[in-house]
Amino acid sequence: MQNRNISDIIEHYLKDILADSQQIEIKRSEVAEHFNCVPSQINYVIKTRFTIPNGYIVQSKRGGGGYIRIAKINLIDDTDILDELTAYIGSSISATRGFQVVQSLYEEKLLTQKEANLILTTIDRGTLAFSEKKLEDAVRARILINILERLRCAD
Amino acid sequence: MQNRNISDIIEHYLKDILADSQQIEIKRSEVAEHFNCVPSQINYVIKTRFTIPNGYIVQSKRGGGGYIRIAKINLIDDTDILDELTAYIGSSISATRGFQVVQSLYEEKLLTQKEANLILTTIDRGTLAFSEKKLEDAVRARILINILERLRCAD
DNA sequence: ATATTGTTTGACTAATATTGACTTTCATTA
DNA sequence: TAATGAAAGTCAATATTAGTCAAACAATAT
Repeated sequence: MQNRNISDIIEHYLKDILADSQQIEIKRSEVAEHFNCVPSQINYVIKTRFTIPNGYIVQSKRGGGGYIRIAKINLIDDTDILDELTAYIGSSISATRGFQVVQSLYEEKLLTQKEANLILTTIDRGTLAFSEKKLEDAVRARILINILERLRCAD
Repeated sequence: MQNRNISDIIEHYLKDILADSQQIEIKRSEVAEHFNCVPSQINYVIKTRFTIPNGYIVQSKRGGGGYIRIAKINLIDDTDILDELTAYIGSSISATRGFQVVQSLYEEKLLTQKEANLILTTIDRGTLAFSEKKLEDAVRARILINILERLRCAD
């Protein structure tokens, strides 16, 4: 899988560093400079690729000596991540974000690959196939919420 | 066997490449350009010739650096059960009958207990939670049909 | 011949990425 | 304390892809 745009490249750059450490602190302007892009591109990358369902928490500070800190979520037990994800989903969730939720469950080893793929199939746009996006997102949310509930009990 | 039309030609072009590699990534516009056709023709070729029953899975991304990825999958040997169940489900199925379908899959060892339970969760009445039973049964059917299709892929 | 099925085309839609002007926050200095 | 400057944040405009759908057209089957 190649990098095809700046956002992907920056994403991988940051995740490479995070592979070795629990968290990193960056200066937005420096990273932007390094990749020859506008600073707000860094915000875009973070907003789309370092979300809670992706397993990251981001904090930042403005002003002199400002920074952006990206930390991997390291949950003590599975209940926490299930709570986090349940809150994140709410009563409606898009296909893209739903995908991230399932991926997160896979990365946390709460689902095998096959289980993840099967669930992804059930919340796929083509599967649900509603004309109303509102309805589609609501059903997707209900399915995922109930899956999370199911995962709370062993087997 | 001759190539009679552009769709066949594009199909063979892609499958030739796939003979050497497990997956390919294309830019829709480039392939369209190469064969001097409209971009949506590529969608047509993919939709009609690179389906899961045909042994392919397709993913794509829009926007800058977008792509279409086609990957070969290994199909399971015996698809009779899947065919039968697909026919049985049709375009609408009740919760009770849906349960039976999933149970069959478990008994045929196409699903583990946990996988079966997860799927049962997604087609549960409480999960889908529609006021219209018609709609509920239709969505349940779509979910199960797509699950069956997914199960043709051994991974 | 006609009906059915498959193909081609293009206008419209949707998703994702990029950019930059403007805003907000915070530390430091006058 | 007020003013200044140095960060990061927000948001909307624009650009760059791919997807959808239905009408027109072509091929095949009845």
